Amino acid sequence: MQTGFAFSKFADRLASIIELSSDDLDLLARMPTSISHLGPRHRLHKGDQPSHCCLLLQGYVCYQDAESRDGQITSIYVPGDLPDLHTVYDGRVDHELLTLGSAVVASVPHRYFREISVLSPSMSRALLRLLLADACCLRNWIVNLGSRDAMTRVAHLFCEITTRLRAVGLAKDLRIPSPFTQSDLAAACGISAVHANRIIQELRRSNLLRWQSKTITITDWNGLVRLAGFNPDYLRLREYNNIENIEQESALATTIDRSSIVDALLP
Amino acid sequence: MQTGFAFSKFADRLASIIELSSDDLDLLARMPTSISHLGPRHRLHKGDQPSHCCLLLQGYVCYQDAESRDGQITSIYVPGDLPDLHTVYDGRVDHELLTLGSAVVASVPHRYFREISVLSPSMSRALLRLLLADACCLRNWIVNLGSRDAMTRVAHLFCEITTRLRAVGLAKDLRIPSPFTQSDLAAACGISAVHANRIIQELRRSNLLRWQSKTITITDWNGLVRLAGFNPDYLRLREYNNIENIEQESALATTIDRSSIVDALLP
DNA sequence: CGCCTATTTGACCTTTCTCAATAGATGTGG
DNA sequence: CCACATCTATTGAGAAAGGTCAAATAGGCG
Repeated sequence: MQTGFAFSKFADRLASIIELSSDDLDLLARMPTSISHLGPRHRLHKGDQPSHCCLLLQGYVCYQDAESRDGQITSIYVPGDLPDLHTVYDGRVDHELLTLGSAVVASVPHRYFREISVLSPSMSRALLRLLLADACCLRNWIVNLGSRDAMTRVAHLFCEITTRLRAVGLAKDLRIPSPFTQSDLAAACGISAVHANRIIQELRRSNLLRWQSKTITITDWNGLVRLAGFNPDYLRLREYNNIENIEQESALATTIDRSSIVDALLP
Repeated sequence: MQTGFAFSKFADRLASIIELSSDDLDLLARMPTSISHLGPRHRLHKGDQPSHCCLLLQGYVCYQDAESRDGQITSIYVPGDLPDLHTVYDGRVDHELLTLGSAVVASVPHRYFREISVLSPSMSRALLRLLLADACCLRNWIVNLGSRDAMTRVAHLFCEITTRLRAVGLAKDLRIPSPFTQSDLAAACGISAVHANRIIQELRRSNLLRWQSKTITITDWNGLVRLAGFNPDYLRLREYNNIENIEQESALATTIDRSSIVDALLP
């Protein structure tokens, strides 16, 4: 599992939901890939029957519904994700897959996934699990849009992205790259861009996070989790051990906040 | 494909998304089932590792998130659907599956689905398609909640349910059984029950539908489709031929309304 | 008939949207 | 390196959609 190879991030992702054997890793290492560096808002799947999947290596991509008002974003993917795995089994695509900020993706032929499914029952299961985990995220996002207010929606999205990044070894210090515009955020959360702006300001004022120079720094993880009512079970990760107790490694104002909370709880 | 057998509605559903061979039908006919008649708000999956799937034969079931405020409903299923097929591959369940109104379901052992997947590649593909179609619905529901207002959300839900019922041979006359309470509708659409009530009144006033004695009668299908911006592609149905031109078979006030619209368009 | 639940209504309040203007950033060609 | 064009973020004010609470009404059912 060396870094630097396309399959490696994917292996991390698979390993985050199921156990991989060394045979599985061997299969993954033989993945044929063609790497592209893409600019912001680059549209993958130029409208036709796809014959390849997009494996995200760096950055973010999202599905966006072009039809809807303000282009609702239905899901956001992080490195290691294979957003369009479903196209291997169902050629139809009704939403646009596009980059948020610049991204690095590997193009992997459908054929490869068909072959490893035949060669290895455990890989076949793993791919299915990937599809199912995706569906769980969608279901959870419905809950988010349907039952939370703007503030908690945004907080929940940040919790989700952070957790998913950490599951593939990124954002260890609770700093996540954020090439998102506030309009992107708004499109994901089903709110207006102006309102998104105001929400972010409030999250900042509450000392939950910072967002500057294309980086979001979560300065109070526990606070954010509590605000969002975030429970990562739906991500289907094998281990995330105590989401509430992720070390707040960065030495920020938060430390003070948290100790004062603890103080408040003492007799 | 006689009616009266549990597998029959399921065969209809599968046939609505892929072509079935007679071998496939034979396999389906051997489905081991145990039928139950359930009352309203009956909770399936009593909390444990499920070993059986729930095949819906009559009525409606839904997934509802118990955690969220007002219990967000994330999907609604119609006869022929197999809402928890995913539990065959991933034991975890984080939402409650419950009946909306009374329903008839068949319990089918997971084992059966594993066996037919091994015996028939085409059945294996069919089940996968079912899972993927479900995901498409979820994605579309995100668009609905995220980008439409209350009125169009409700209209869209009615369009979806009607279309899915018609795909398995029901609601031919645009009358759909509606054991839903207005609170159920509200929970599905992410709005308050009071607002749901007002929306329904407005749909009635607009002569788009009637809702009385547990039956919804769509009196202006084209109007409803237009209002909702409903495009059934995401349902992945093989044939629904001209959604805009479904015959308005019932002789209702609508006919007058529509002709008056046409009149209004004449010079 | 009476109870229980679901629907309906009204009044008032909160959240969020829209529009419009300003300020800041980023990037490009000269 | 500057001036301009463009995109993004921020702010304010007023409007609309939807929420909440509470009471009244209507159905369904034992």
